[in-house]
Amino acid sequence: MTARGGVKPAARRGQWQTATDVLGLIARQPGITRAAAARELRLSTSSTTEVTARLRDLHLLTETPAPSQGRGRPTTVLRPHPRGPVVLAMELRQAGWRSAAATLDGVLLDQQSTRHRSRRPDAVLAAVLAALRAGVDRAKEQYGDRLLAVSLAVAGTVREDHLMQAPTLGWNTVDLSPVVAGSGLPLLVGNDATLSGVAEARTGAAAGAGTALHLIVEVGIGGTLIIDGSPASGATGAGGEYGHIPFGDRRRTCPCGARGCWDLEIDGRALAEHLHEPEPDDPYSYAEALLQRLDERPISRAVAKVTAALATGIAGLVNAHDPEVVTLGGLAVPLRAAAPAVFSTAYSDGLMTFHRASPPAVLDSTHQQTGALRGAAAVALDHITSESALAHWSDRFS
Amino acid sequence: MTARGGVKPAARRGQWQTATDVLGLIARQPGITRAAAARELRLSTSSTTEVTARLRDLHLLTETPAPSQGRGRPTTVLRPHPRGPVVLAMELRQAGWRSAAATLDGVLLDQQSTRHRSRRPDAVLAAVLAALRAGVDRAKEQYGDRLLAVSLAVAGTVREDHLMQAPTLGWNTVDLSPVVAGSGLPLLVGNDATLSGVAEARTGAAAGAGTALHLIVEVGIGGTLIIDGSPASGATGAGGEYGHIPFGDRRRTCPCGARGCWDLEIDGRALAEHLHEPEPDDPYSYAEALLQRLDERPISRAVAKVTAALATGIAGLVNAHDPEVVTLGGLAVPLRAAAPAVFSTAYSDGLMTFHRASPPAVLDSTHQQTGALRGAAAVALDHITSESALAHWSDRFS
DNA sequence: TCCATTAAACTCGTACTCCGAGCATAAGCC
DNA sequence: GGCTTATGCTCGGAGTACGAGTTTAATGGA
Repeated sequence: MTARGGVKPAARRGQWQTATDVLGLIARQPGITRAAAARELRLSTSSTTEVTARLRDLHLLTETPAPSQGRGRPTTVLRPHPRGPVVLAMELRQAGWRSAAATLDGVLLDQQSTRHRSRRPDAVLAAVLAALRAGVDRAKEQYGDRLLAVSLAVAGTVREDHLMQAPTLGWNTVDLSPVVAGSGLPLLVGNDATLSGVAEARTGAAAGAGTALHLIVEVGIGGTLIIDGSPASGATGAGGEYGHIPFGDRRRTCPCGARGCWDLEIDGRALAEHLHEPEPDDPYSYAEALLQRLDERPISRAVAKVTAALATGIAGLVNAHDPEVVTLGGLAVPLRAAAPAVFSTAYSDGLMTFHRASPPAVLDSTHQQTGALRGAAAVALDHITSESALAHWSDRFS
Repeated sequence: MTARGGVKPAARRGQWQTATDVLGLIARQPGITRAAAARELRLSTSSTTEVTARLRDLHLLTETPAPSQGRGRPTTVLRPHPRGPVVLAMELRQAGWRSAAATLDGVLLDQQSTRHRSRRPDAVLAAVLAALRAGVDRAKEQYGDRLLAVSLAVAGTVREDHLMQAPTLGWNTVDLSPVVAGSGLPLLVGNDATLSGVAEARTGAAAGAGTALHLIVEVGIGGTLIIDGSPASGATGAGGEYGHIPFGDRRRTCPCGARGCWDLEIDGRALAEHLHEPEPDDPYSYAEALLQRLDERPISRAVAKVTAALATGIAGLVNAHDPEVVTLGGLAVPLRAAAPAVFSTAYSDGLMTFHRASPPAVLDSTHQQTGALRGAAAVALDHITSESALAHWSDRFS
């Protein structure tokens, strides 16, 4: 190595570019063959030989014989190396938390899932953070120095490493960095809707789309605009709060502080209002329960109203962003399924006329529950396969 | 050169990366010195020597002595080469069209401006396209093979190389590619609001912002979300039609085909409605005229209502995208100036509470009328300084 | 069974770019 | 006129990708 003394290697430009490209391709298309990867990246066979040899020597890849596909010398499948790097993806939700390790191909290992004791997660947040930290410690024990990053998906508004909490308008911030305290690992934090959108864009229903819009209804509506596989997360990471644009009735104030939020028209709270019932404690399960009782007219009418509001808003966002495809997650899927005609009419009516000839497809998410975890893993893998991170990893072998 | 016979050189990866970076820097910071550019790009002095020599030899840059700044060997200012490449930026508006050539530093040369004879541009569109094409021919004559690309900013919805026209709901498409027919030049087409946003993000009020939101009010409202200097133009280039999201009254149908469009609440048409006047022929000049008569109470009240609708919508978009800064163009500037208190109150009230502590600054555009032209030039310069385009240019010297 | 065909991998020499180290240069400052 | 300072230039070397040519491991037909 050229680095001497305390001088850092300064990451020569473009040094690990091709390696990064190959590893990124493996995360997006697990099980891709070496020959197919070379075609995709337009690498010459000599470059392919060179880069795979290097990645093999660095314990990043292994090659296993690929099933033969006709004549010609058989190629190999590129797989993560058994002693290669690993990331830890975690997800913090209202109902509990989950975690999984992931290898360079994005495959989730050792999935674990725990429920909170309390329904009010803010009440037990300190305990949950401690539990997450214990999860990090376990993973560190299991994988040792193969573990290179921790990625956390949070159900809530996120700014940098902080969760923005609004216990009725205080908006205090909760620092999430204690999750990795002492481990020496980098922590990546993202909103769960944003990260599930990343998963859809990388390996799900929006795979291959240059611009994709992902929307997920749980309590309120969240989502993200994804451009070339990266979410538009804004200046502080709080981008994608589509629930808080004023698509709704201006007379109503949202807990977020703004008025007329779309949020208030979409979820269980909106259903309750249409049904003249009190605001539910847990709007998500409340809505889930109602969606089992669609044979009752008042319920199906309320669901239709909410579905129409959802579709109209989606159409507005399609006008604004012109995505190639829209993906739906959470309650948006059963809502649409409950009133497909209402949805498609409202969607079409909300589009600018020229979009109507070939409107962007609205697809159900393929990942659903695992989306946020997969997206968190994807972001962490991006992080550890960046050029500078690979240069750092390679120092171990010098 | 390694290319032999008809085989193309296949643009070796990373080959022109640093050259592209240097030229991009010169477009963003015209007049930057060689030493400052090297610092910015973290290039070693040897690399700097090498890359500047190469760019000089290829007629891309010249160096002129920089004014001395204290001790030390004086450096040079990097300037476009007098025989270097040039792009043609054009702008097609309701009122007329404009054009200018631009060198690698983005400086506009030979600005020309022509007014349409008719107020209804669709009536004379064929003639206008012919005039634009004549402009291309003139530029080609003047600059010869230095002219490498034509970039067209269009006041209207754009999909790929087509202008979407809605003469009362037909939405026929007008192919703009005849503008470069026969010239052999690539044509880049973009919406004017999008391109003026690019200009703000590159060299204007949003310079340096990672995520910026640009909004411009003329007839209706247009804009764009800009991430790292690139506009989120969507799948077909029609992204940024913020005027057609349903922030407004659902009972009103917009000429675009959707309902409740924000467009209808912002521009001269909205002012006319508040004043119980008939819909103006030319909402832009109508609004301009009213903004000169703010001492009349009904007018100032109408302006305040429109300003509030503008600010509320902006706040919603800030919630959604979390930009670092918002820039305003067109009538949005005098609208805000006419009722600054109304604007800031509505803006703040529309934000999610946690944004209110330090809301994104809302700034007037620095480029205003020249924004679209500058943005068009910037996009064209990106195109001709891409790695493959530089490889192609360098073939001239082999 | 053997051999032509095919697709892919490997080897070798080369081109390109960037870098570090060392040296040279042109200004200001005393 | 020398010292200081910031910058530019030269040189040798490293790293990566490529083209051309060769080798390899499969299929499929005679």
